[in-house]
Amino acid sequence: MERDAEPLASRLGYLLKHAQLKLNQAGGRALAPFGVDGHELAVLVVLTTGEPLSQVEAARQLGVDRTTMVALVDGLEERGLVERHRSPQDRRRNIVELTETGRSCLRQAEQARLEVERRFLAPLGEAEADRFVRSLQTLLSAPDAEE
Amino acid sequence: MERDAEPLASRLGYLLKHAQLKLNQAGGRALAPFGVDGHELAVLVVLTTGEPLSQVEAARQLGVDRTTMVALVDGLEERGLVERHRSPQDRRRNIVELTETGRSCLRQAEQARLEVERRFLAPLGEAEADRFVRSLQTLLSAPDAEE
DNA sequence: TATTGTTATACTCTATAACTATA
DNA sequence: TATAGTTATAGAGTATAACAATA
Repeated sequence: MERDAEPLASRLGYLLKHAQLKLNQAGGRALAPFGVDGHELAVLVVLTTGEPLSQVEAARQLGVDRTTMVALVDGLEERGLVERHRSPQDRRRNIVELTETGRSCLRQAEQARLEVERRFLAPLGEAEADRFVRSLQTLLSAPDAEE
Repeated sequence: MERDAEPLASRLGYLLKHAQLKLNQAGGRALAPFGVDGHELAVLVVLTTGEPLSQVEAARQLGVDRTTMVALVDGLEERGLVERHRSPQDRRRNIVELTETGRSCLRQAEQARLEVERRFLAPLGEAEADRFVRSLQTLLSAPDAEE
């Protein structure tokens, strides 16, 4: 699917969409050997930072619905990367924890992701790449414009 | 759907995805009065820059499939924004052209889009916003990394 | 044979509604 | 009553395959 697209190169929506597409394609190729995609890798990350999390808590951190989290955890559990444990304190909650396989996968896949990002940003040079990432963080932390 | 997401703020994929989401939401609100969304507006734009285009040509410029373009043009035609004309030179091709209504819609919606982008980038300040957009263009024009 | 537009179909991603169990 | 997990379902959005008309 070729693109040609001169009149679109100045449109922010187009630029963001295709930047994301390009990064996702590179990320997909790089993560494939580890059997996870970027979304699943993000799940593993939030599960290992801080307190053990239930499915709803992990879902909230990732900004997805809890029903979406069910399918995500299903997939990760089938591949032996995570395990569900009923919380003894509140038997409604499923605490999701990484297995040793999951931790090993996380370490390797995270390294691959870092390398993909580094290569993706390489055309900017180091200083400009830093500035670019900080700009994205600034844009996301700004409150939504109303009116 | 709340987000919490400290450990994700350093991930480029997360940042790009949510920047795009945020811009799309603002864009959706701003374009709603004109009865088009960002994708349809992009179609109108490519149809009015340069030569009159057939459906495949417009599709190629936007990076979508020609079957996707059928549905897009269907919607725009139903609302009286574009018209299909069989090309006399090559009767397989549908030349798609804007109606007067379509041109008026395009003018107004493009102004709204510019305003949305300006407001979205405002937290960066003018110089940094320019740099940010140029960085995106640089990233997209770079060849895909292989290996 | 190849291309354009079209339709039917399928696939991915995600959300909503309703159910069960627990609190 | 409210919450966590689950299931079934539905809705975007987009692609693939097959077909008719045309080149």
